[in-house]
Amino acid sequence: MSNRGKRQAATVAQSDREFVLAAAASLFRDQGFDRTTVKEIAQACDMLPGSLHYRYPSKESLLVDLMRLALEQASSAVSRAIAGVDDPIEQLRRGINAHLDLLVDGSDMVYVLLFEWRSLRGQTRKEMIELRDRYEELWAAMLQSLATQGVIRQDVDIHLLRLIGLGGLNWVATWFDKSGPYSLEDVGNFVWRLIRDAVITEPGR
Amino acid sequence: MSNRGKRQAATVAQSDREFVLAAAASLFRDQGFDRTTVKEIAQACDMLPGSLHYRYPSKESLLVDLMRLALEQASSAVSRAIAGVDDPIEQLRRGINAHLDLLVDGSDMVYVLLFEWRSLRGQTRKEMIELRDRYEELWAAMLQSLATQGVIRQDVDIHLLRLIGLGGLNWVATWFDKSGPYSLEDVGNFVWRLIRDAVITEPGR
DNA sequence: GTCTATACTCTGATAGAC
DNA sequence: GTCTATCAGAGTATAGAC
Repeated sequence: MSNRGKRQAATVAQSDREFVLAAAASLFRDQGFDRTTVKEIAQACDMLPGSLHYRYPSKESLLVDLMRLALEQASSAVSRAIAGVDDPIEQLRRGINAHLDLLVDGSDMVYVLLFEWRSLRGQTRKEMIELRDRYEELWAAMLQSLATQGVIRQDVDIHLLRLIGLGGLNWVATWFDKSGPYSLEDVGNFVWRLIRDAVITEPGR
Repeated sequence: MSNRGKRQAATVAQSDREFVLAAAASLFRDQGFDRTTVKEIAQACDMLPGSLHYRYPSKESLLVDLMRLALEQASSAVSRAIAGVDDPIEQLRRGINAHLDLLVDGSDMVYVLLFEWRSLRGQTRKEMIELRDRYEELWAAMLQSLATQGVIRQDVDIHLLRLIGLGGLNWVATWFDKSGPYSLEDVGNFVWRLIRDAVITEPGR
């Protein structure tokens, strides 16, 4: 692990963590959490199972840490995408495309966060759902802001709009095909246009 | 198994099949396919693992059969919901609510069909995706009919509309809470209104 | 068709040397 | 921190009696 250059200790540890989690995420996305063995994860990191155990006491604890990192990735990616954009409707478009890009193309971890929550049980699952909710709050805030500015029609339930909108986007990860007829941006823009045409208070566009 | 009344042989066999699959579907929905053991499935059917094996040579083959039945359930439920309805927009509303009701409340099998495809690999997964596609064709036909009748705006890609719409609906199963602020019909009607307002050629509604 | 009993495999986790 | 070696448990599937 430490043969990937020497930086400050904390940074190396951080990059090691990300390296392990990225390898695990790729496997989890491909095979699912349950059908992926700790042996495979270790192999993908050029380690042996015993060494992996030094970092994570259990397979589940690794998944939880992975999801934590995924949330950070998603939050910062969307925040970055909308930063500095004034037009609220353009902000929405960029947010949608950022979410989609990250989920389908950018980060296996975000995919795992959204699709592998069923592998956790009890308290751990609760924690993870809280993580997911925290990410969705970012969207809730964005939509709330649009509503406050009067951009979204008053009679639209922005809570449901967020749930349904993100659902439609998340599901894209189950069917999207790079070699298919649509680009990822086609899909994102379609969703954006759908929402725009349905709830925005400017029909004369 | 056969202590549930005697009807015609074929009917009994059929009802046995459905009984076993329903029990398995409930477990799969709750725990996931991988974390459910054949022992548990057998127990839920008042059998022992060996007996279950008489019906299905492997756990995977049971899942495949389950998905096959799920497709039939979904197709016939939606067909029934829209049968005899003339107004195409009302047809859409009923179809949406039927899909939602079946997925969230009605049939564990449909849930499993939609969420447990990742448990299958290789050829089996392909077959199952074909099943899912066949169900979606029902929706494709409905939307195509709306487009042909001129109810849907010409510039709307009905292929994407179907994928995004069903995605939004499917995802509901991951967050819907019976004791939450929305009824299932609230959610279905919201999606319907969203689509109606975005793509239907009668803004003066 | 269902039961009993079991074979065989794999897995997550551990212990302890280096 | 990483390695070697290994354990205890669980899981699917099978064989064969009834």
